Amino acid sequence: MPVHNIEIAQTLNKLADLLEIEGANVFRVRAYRNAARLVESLPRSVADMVAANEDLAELPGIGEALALKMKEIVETGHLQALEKEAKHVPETLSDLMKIPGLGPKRVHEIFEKLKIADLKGLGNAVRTGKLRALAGFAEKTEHKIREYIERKSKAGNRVLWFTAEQIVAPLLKTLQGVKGIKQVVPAGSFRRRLETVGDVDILATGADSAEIMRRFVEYEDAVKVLAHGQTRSAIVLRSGLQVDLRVVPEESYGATLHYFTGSKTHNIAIRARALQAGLKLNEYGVFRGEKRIGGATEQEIYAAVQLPYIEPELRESRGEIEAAERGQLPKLVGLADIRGDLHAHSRATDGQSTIAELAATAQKRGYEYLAITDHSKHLSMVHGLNTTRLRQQIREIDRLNEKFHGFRILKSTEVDILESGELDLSDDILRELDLVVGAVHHIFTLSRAKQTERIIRAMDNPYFNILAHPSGRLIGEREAYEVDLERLLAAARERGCFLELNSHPQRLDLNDAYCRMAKELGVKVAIATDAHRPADLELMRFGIGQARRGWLEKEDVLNASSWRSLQQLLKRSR
DNA sequence: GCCGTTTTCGGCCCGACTGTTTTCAGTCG
Repeated sequence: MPVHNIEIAQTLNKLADLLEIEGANVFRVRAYRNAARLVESLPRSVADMVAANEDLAELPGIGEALALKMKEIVETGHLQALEKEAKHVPETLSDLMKIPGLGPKRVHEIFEKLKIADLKGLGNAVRTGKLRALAGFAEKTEHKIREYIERKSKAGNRVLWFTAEQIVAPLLKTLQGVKGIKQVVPAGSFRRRLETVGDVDILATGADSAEIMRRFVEYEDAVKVLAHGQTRSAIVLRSGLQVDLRVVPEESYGATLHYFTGSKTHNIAIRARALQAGLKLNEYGVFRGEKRIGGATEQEIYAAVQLPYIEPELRESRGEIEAAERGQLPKLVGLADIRGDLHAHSRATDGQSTIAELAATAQKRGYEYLAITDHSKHLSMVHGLNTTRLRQQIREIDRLNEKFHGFRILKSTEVDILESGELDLSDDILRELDLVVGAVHHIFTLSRAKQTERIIRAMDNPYFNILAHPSGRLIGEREAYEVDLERLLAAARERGCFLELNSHPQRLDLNDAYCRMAKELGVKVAIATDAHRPADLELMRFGIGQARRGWLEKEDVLNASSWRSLQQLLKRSR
């Protein structure tokens, strides 16, 4: 089974962690991390590239040494350099590095002084007060560690939807290759596009169920077979993700798909409706008495209970059945509705490509516009733009725009919202831009009231248009900062501002509930990728998935507007 | 580790914040 890009990235990151804990050259460590990031966001599979005999060293930031290591991971599933390193410092130390506030130095200290190498041991050390005895460790650090461990245990083994997709895609492809197979489709929370997925249910129909099952349990990526039957089998993949496969007769396909897509509460409500209509609904079909009256498609299920088809993303028992009864189901936004991207970084700050490259890719996607939103000067670590450099960029964009036809690069910024709520750039320069995106990048720890005030103050600036990644969360890693999003939405409506739905799979910020609140309040949402390289423009589909869970329609999405109407919407004082 | 119109050595992003301290190391982005 080909090794997934994400596994290569994890291996390289782990090696970087261990080297860093050992105090290796920081630039060497950075080279590994850069490589990991590159691999993670690569649109192609490294395994495919190796199979095609392509030279990995031609990738930016990859030299001979890293190319060899990546090839080794692809071909053997292991990395000797990592195993060698693990002899000096235990691999599990890399888990400790993920705790906010713990870096290589402190993890090293914990290992050296307390001989602790994993999360469990660290948790014990916190409880018994051993950690506190170490110089440089006190109350706050303890608290952070406790919080992290608690969150971890609650989250269980869930992986990002994005990660699940990468892991499951080749399995689906394998199954599609089985002779006589008709349909193969993932159900469950994966189909409903939840942000994270605990396990994956796959549904298949086909002539030879035994053969489908055989291929499934013999899948190269499976490390464990939990069950192997005619209709149901279950395996655990190398990544730890559990996958269930059900093979059903074609006449039951719709009923089973509906049943296994869930959510549970949605299913219960639909079954109750069936009961009221004198029908019985189960995973095999819809029945009146003994007679099957439907179940081959999901449409038949909904038709049997006199409802229009309800999209999987809506099936959460959040009013979708009532809306369906009233004929008021949203016509969910799709990727094809998107006319442009409103958040992207160029090489001028922390992006990796030129404005022209980003723009060319955006145009190829069929977009009408792309906003270049490089960071502002306060983010000095990424060489944020000051007025002079932003003005140069404005001129560069003006020149570039002359070369594009039917496409427009928008002059913009992702300006830092300072602690006071003031923006990091003066009105004099903001005035010259097509739109202004604002974001909080530091001081996450203000009280809820103060953080909310800070952002509303930023929106008071007449040039402010879009609040980027409004909650600041990183799924599974960093909680959202304390902020009253409902008040922010109300403030945005009053001022003619908008909120972003950041499409990065680890952000998906706004979440579905606030997307829906935005819609109800009449605040349009900008679904944007925060691209740092042309390939990142593809991340749009993850934002679309989240938007659909938030009931958003084309009309609710700022960048589903043509440039002409977008221009009107962005007019506050310009 | 990578990279190169300063090209095979010697740079490589670095300032702000946090939590711990009594002046700063470590972490973050």
